Amino acid sequence: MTLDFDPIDEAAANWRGAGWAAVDAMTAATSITRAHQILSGRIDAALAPVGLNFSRFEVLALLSFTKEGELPLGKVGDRLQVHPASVTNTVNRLEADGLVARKPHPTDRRTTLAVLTRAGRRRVEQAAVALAEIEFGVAGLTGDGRRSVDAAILELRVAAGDFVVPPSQRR
Amino acid sequence: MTLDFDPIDEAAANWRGAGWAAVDAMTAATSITRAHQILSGRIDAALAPVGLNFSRFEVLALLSFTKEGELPLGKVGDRLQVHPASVTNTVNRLEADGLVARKPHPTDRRTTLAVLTRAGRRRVEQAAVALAEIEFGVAGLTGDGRRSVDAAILELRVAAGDFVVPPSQRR
DNA sequence: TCCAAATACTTTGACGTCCAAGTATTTTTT
DNA sequence: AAAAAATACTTGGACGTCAAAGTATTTGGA
Repeated sequence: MTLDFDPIDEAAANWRGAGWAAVDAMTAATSITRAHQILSGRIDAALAPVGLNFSRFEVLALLSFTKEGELPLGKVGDRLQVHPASVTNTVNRLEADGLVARKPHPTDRRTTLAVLTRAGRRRVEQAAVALAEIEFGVAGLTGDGRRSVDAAILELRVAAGDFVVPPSQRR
Repeated sequence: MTLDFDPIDEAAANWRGAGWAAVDAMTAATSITRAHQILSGRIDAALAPVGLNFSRFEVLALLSFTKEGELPLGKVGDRLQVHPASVTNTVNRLEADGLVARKPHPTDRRTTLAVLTRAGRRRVEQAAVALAEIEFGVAGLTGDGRRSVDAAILELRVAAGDFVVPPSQRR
């Protein structure tokens, strides 16, 4: 059921017709929403055969980059910008699948560490290959397109307070 | 808990360090994912006081653009690119809130029409104002940024087969 | 005409996300 | 040193999304 017109263009025309404001903001927001929908569909499809979804993959990847392959759950949430409850849920699933284990923090008993298991490390490698094969779902975006998306979204992320650019390295 | 470094840059460095492929594709995908997260948070926050979320708003807006304020559920799904089950669910909620009514199709008894109620029309106007006020969450994106995002994502959408560009109007 | 295939929607179930509240354990105040 | 506040995680509940299966109806051949 492929449309023969651009639904976002169509929406913009409708908004203008209704006299609604901020049409260009609307199209940008809708574009990003749709892009996300496309990417997440492709990514989850690529990860399914490996037995992961994107959130679980992200946690494994993050752990795999640490020296010891472990991190407090709170840090995981901070880095991946997801709600603590989602971390709990994701780690539960990874633990059930034997890809991660929970371990008490050596000095702070409030804290729980997620530790990558041997199986988890193998799995994340497979997943990285699978994702590289589909170019993370962005096949269709040229090099220029990727760079301009990155640059534009960087503005948005900074404006949203995702992180503070140290004065020394403003671009 | 604002970070003092760009988590996406950091991730890219880690990926390179691990020898994983398609790093630029990864950053583009991650940027888009994060942008979506930011937008949808802002948008849902702006719509909550109006008693809507984005999906429900989209359905109301779509109906409001039609001549009669009604559309078969299937068309709604096609236009908004969402699963039929999600349409059913969304319309259930809108119906419970009195913003939309279901009506049988005059000639095809398989089909159900969603009809905008008077309250629904009022509501969607309020929501449009609320969204314009926050610029659909893209505050932080300049005009250039918005245009380059739109253009880049257009490539992606076309490549994904969202719609077919008629030969007459290729850009 | 009749039956198989397609279409339209709903239902059920597996997941995922977030918020709010609850428990346990530090850390900070006073 | 005791009380108050902050931190870290888990639980339970409200929603949302999609896939798969089920029901009803229409369409398209044989």
